[in-house]
Amino acid sequence: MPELPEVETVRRGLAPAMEGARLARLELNRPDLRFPLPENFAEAVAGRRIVSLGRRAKYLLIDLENDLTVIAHLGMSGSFRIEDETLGEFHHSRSKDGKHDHVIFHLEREERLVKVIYNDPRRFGFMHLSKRSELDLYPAFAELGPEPTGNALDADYLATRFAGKAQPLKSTLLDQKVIAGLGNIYVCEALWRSHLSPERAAGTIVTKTGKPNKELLLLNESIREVIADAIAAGGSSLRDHIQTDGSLGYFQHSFSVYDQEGKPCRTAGCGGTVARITQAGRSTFYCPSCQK
DNA sequence: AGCGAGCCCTGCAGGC
DNA sequence: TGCCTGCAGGGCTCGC
Repeated sequence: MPELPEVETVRRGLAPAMEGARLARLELNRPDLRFPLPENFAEAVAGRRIVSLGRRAKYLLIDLENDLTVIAHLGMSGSFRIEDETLGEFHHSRSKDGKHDHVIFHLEREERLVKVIYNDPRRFGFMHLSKRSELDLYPAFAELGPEPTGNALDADYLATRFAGKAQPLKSTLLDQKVIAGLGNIYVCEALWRSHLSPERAAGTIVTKTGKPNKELLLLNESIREVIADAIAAGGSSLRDHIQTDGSLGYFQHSFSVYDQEGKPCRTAGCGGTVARITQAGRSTFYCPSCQK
């Protein structure tokens, strides 16, 4: 599920339930996810009011009163769902018996009790605690690249990062230190929109003077657009994406190239066929006819 | 230093 | 029906 647009969708889905609520109790059903959960996690957060929900790259940030933030990463298979006891069981979770419900936030708002449940079959997700005032010191944030939203990302910056690089565009764009929040799907989609081969060396779209060439200008626009479009669409709709309101994910749009191996390329007039290759151990989907 | 490979873990789809 | 293999949105760590 979770690249930047999906995490942003989760944040927006959880915010109405969580912001302003009191975190009455944290229920931990195991001591670890990918990493051990924070020392005294439940004790540290219990009783605090939730000030706001934020996001950095693919990390969800739960800001609590008195300068404490829960940093949550959903890994590959993490999801949240909301159970509002006053509304009953309106959702149909895939995990019927609560299997893989690892962390449960018990919230109180006015007289209502609400549970926000973190489920993660593969346990590639993790949670850490940080003082809000020291978030920049969190190791993963220290070297994180700019967000591909708003105006934080620009082509001149990318040119400085790409210059002289022999590394393929695909793995360069997956590097969170270059751009924060892109994952396998949106890298494939952005390269397709840019008509750039995922195998092109990053350094080949920078001029001799270290400026972005036309291809890099287009790539920069494509990255920003593909992310903006995905956020607008409410995150992508993969098979097992569970909306935070508890409803099952749905399949409404498919991607242009991701998971489209063997299908006709959608570029107007191209006539090519989407191919799949492996780069750095992960699948890349692209059209060899129009991505050069 | 800058890469890619291996690995963490469970579930699911497809082939036989 | 079942067993096997391969693959999955990420990212840390370790080699070359």
